[in-house]
Amino acid sequence: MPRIAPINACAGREPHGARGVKVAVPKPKFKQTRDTREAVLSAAAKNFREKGYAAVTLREIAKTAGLTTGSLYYHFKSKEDVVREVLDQGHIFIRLAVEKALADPRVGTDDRSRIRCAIKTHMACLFGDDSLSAANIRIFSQVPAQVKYPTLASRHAYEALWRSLFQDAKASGFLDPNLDIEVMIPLMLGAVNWTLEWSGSDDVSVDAIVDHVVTMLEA
Amino acid sequence: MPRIAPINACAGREPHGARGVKVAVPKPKFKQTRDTREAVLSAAAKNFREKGYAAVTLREIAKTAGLTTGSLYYHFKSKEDVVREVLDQGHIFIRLAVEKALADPRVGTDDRSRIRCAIKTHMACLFGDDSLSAANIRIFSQVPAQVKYPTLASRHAYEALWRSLFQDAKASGFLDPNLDIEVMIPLMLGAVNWTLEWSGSDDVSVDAIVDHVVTMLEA
DNA sequence: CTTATTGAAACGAACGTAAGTTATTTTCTT
DNA sequence: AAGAAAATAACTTACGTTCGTTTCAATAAG
Repeated sequence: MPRIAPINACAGREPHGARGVKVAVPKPKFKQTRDTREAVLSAAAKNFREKGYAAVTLREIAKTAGLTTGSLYYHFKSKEDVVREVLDQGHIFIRLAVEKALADPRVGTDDRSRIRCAIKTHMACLFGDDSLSAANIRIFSQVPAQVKYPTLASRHAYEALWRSLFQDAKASGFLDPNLDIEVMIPLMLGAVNWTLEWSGSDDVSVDAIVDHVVTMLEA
Repeated sequence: MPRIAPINACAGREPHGARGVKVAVPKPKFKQTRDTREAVLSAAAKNFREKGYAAVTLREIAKTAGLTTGSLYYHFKSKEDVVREVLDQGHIFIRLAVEKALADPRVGTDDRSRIRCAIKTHMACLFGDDSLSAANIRIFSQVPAQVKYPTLASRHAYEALWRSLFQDAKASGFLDPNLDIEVMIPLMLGAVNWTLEWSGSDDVSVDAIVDHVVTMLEA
């Protein structure tokens, strides 16, 4: 697993639900239906990212989030309901992160810089403190069909973002004009996403990975 | 999911347990302990490949293989025992396939041809009739630690094979000498392995994928 | 008091697993 | 060569556990 990049890579970003530890100093009860919900989602994402979908029990999620299974059912009506929201939030988060990063004026206007920025931001989401994005990438294919279907729209929007990037890069000659964008994009994203499966080898930094991917893309 | 390549890609290969369909026209009972074992492994691999590890039940495996759960326990002593053998066979199979393909005299001696052959054979295993290799790649990270540990030796042997290929290619200038082989190999294999997660888009052939990967690797 | 939130307990279903039984094949004895 | 004995292969049934889920009483806030 690669070292976690110093977040704020490329264009500044803070993790989605940047809530602190929930040690409860006095007893900040109530009016926290929002916080509890997010704590559950974060706990679920953390577990899903590590173990996959089916292997994670609601008892584990509840325990990680600091409540009991019964309480969890006050906020969500089923396990499917939990994973549905993890999937939604995770993918929307990563797409918005990349869009925002690309919109940052500090990013160069050349295709190499823009693609590098997008890849780096994508990876920063995967290895950031929040597990939502990583969980989405990791468990998408393990999830019941009725859960993954509604999220396809968001995925298509994300693919469109990359398609636009790659089309520009192809026009400018940064990418080999003989190669098919519809093949290159999933291959490239696959290479990046598969880093989630790397084990051991902590000595490869996210930056090094990004560099290698960009160089390999370059014509 | 890419189209299944016309098997026998690169160097000839037949799927591991090439047993026919088990429709049972008369009633071919008994006399098949070896066949049953392999049928169970094949059924397990098929299910694991599609659904992951934890989501597959022994009842499903037994049903796919055409026997009952109790009978399954005559051949294997636990679910872990089943997945252990799927993992073992799957990975050994893919490594031997690539080694054999590279040893074929019809493969060119230049680094481009050899790397292309290795990638194509790897992918042919992933999308071949037998699911053992695909299951291995897909569920490795979902499996209990005590199962995945003993298989690491085989994985290292496979990595060594690729390291050797890439070192030669780097020496001859086919690969960019500035890039780190220890990063490129997992990235490349990740890109290839992730094709298992592709859904829809049947219109991309394995050959096209191999071509794109090779071209991207080329300096 | 009312509403929102939690925790304890328990439900039925499905899980991995095991034991015991039946059916087929092989081996051994004569 | 025939038939009994042993071994093999598969099925039936069910145990104990754990899962997702539900119920409901207890507690805290407005």
